[in-house]
Amino acid sequence: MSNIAYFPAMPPREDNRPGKRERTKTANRQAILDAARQVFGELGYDGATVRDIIRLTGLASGTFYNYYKSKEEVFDALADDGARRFRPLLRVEFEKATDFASFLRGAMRAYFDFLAAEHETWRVNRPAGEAHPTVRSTPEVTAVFAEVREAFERVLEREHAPPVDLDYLTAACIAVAREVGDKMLERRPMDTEGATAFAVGLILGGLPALPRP
Amino acid sequence: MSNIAYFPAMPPREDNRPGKRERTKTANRQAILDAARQVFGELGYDGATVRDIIRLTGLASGTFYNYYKSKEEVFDALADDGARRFRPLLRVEFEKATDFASFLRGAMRAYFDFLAAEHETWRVNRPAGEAHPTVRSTPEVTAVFAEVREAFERVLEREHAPPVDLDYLTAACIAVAREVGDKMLERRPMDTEGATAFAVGLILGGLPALPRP
DNA sequence: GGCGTCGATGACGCGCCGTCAGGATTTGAG
DNA sequence: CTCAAATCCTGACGGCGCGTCATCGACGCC
Repeated sequence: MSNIAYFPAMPPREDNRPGKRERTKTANRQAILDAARQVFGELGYDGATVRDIIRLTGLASGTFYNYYKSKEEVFDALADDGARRFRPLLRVEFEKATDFASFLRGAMRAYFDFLAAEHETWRVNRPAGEAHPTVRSTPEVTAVFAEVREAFERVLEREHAPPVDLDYLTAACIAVAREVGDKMLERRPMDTEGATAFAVGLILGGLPALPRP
Repeated sequence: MSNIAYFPAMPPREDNRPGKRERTKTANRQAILDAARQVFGELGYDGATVRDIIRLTGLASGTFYNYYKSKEEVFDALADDGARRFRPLLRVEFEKATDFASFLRGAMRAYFDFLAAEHETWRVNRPAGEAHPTVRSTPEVTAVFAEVREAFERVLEREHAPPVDLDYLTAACIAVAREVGDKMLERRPMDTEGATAFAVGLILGGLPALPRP
């Protein structure tokens, strides 16, 4: 029943793990994020309630608010988490790329693969008619957008491409990635290859036809 | 102060206007929509409350629920309204169009002009950080999407263009229109012409480069 | 073992939600 | 004009989720 007999009092830690305070803190934070992911998955963003998340963690309601101020803040934390995991993948593609075409292809493929993988985790059971939780503009997400823009800028400049409206181009590429990615997720079998070919073809073909500012 | 003296009792209606019941009904419905537009504009979708809308109409809370079941339903009604007004414009462009290029150009221009015009009505004062109310998939909005798809299909077929993945193409075009439109709204002066040139250039240029299924 | 601090707890007050019984107004028939 | 039926407006009400805060238990440190 108890190992107190064998380890009288609390055995001293010899490793340098952080103290219990610190550990329960990260555990709680993680528990909340996990619960939130599940609740948002099952109930959708609008349908979800802070109380639903709290219930699933088993914590007291007050504890939740020690970590996040609101439902939005947890959701943003989840989005941030996704962006934070995607960012390095994007960076790798930038390093690998030799020109705009190869960067775009690599980035698109990376995004669609990422999306397909996340998809398993996320869409537990979306209620009918409810839109996806909109990706909000969290710091990390904004950073990814900015990074795409900067990568575009550098790579286009590097190959002495004629100037384009970078803001529009970035917006358009992200938009295409998002929507085509979305449609891709609905198809069986899921074809990241096909989606990549489509998106890359469209943008690469369109690039020379863009108006020059 | 009163014309009762001149029209003793209530003067009989000779026209065929609908009865008073019917009139207050449409008036109430309109009042709710107007109030909702303003409240969503000022507080954002998340921040808005059914009570806020009700307050602004001066009606009793119960009355609201005679017309709409929830905040979402009013919002959807507003979206539907927009879609319903945009649909004929789209149709006109379809009629006018001689080929895919001219249809796309016409439709894009129509959309950006529409957006710029609506913008005045909508964005009264968006709270910082809040995303646009996501355009949800109301029946009318869905119908517009379907209409775009069908127009694409017909016009491409008419000119014996090689086959493409229509779903992806439609999704991509709408995505580009949305995002570029969004960026356009943030610029001063607002340049619907430039936005149109960009979006049309991208898609028209990309079209021949698309993978053939 | 004793003490100061940190954070977990959950009851509480608040405001919004959606409902419903009652009442006011309109309608149509006589 | 009168009256009853139909309509639908009204606002008070129970319920619930929200965010707070006084309290207390557990951890870290000596």
